[in-house]
Amino acid sequence: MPISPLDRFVDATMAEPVEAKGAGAGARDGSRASHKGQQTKQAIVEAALSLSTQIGLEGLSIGVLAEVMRMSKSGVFAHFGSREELQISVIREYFHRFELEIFAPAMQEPRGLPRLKALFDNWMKRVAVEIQSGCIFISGAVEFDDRSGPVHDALASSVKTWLNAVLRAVSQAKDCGHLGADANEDQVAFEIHGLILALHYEARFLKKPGAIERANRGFANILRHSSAPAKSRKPSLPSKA
Amino acid sequence: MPISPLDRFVDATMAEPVEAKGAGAGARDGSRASHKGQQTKQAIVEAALSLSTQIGLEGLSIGVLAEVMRMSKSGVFAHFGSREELQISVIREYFHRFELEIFAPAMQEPRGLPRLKALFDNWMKRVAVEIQSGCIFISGAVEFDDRSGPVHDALASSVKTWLNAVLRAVSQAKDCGHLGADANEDQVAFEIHGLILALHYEARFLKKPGAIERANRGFANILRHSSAPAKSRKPSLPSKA
DNA sequence: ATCAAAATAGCACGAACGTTCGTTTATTTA
DNA sequence: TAAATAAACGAACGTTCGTGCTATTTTGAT
Repeated sequence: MPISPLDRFVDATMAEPVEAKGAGAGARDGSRASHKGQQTKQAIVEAALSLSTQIGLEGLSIGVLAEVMRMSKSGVFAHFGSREELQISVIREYFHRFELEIFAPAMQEPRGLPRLKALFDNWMKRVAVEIQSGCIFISGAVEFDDRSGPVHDALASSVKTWLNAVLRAVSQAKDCGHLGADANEDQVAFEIHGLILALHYEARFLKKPGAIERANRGFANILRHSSAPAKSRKPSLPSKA
Repeated sequence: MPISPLDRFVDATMAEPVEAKGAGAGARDGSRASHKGQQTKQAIVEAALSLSTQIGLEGLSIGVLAEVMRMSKSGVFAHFGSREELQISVIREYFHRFELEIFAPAMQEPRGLPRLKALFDNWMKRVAVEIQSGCIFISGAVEFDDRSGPVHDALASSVKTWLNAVLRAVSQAKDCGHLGADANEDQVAFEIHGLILALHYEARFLKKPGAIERANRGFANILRHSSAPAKSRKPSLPSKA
């Protein structure tokens, strides 16, 4: 089980790797040993992810998944050995996309505020799409918050890795002097997370307009009032609007 | 269908009352016509609410509910006529408790900042409990965010009423001069909502310690930097904290 | 005590669920 | 091309689900 760049970024101090006890997703690309099964499995996982974001990991059923894939139930089932292993595969795929679409591009930016902003912007772009499609890090948290087992663990592990990456980006911004020395990293990360959750809630469930703007403005608010050390010197931040 | 104090507070401008087409929960107390059926029905709803907060409205099944109540499935079923009507009854009960435990006590406080603070404090107290038990306004939002029907409508209606009450409390605080004249009510309400959601997420799902303190601190942050911009357009950063 | 009405129980149904099994069809290897 | 292996199928199992019927019990008023 290779460690992803995102895992490495959060320093592995907190990493509790979820061992893949199942038949394990081997090489993601079918570069070697293209036994065709691998590529149908990948196609199944993608379809399952698409279904899961809409109706949740618990709502995902092998029957309708087989229907979508135009395969038999048993044919789909055989690739995973259990429903739980299917769900875990979906979680891993989702995490992988998070890494590709949000984390990786942000790492191109210089550490500190630019990287933190890029991280948030990319996240927002993703959530803007998920207003229609859904997010399994949010729906899954609700579905598995009082259930234990390997699916819960895989989900919690992925989420923790991601949130720790955000936390680390905040810490670096503080170390770079882009945030005030008295800024509380955990607090900043918490409030950012809250903005994303409120956006998802108000836009997706309540269909209330303007939520994206409010989330962006909230992020600006957080940066503004945690970048100014009260007494000593005010960085003449542009106080636009 | 009597209008609740909470409904009245948000001014009914936005109110889209959900009509009770079913056999309708009549008098909540068995003061009149205590046909015993009413009180078992109430007991069933309470048990259903307890189950729903833990496993969600969708996870709620008549079978296990009957088991908990030591009744037959059909006996339980007969009180509601359908599963959806049962779910709606649960939502109404939950809303009612929200009103009693959070809204009503806060209305005792003078309007403006004291009332807003009381509203948030009571809300926090409730969420602190729900870290263990769960919250159907949050889990339900995930379960019904892309589904339509009477259950979705009842849930959305209840949530909107509550969030509008928060919004109105913010507006009143602004009108009283307790918040800056340039404060954006929607923005403040949005950020408050985010704090609650992040608290629920990090405490209930991730079991991360310190979330309650972060939510409280976040609320203080919001109040602080939207309270006294006073005269000039550029905030002079009161730094009184 | 009586009796109608209300409340609950009992039973069965059709559908969907995850899973197992034996078989058949495709694909890879020798 | 023949043998070996992988992949997909189809049918069935045992549960659980919500819901519709029909009895039976319990209740509240006379």
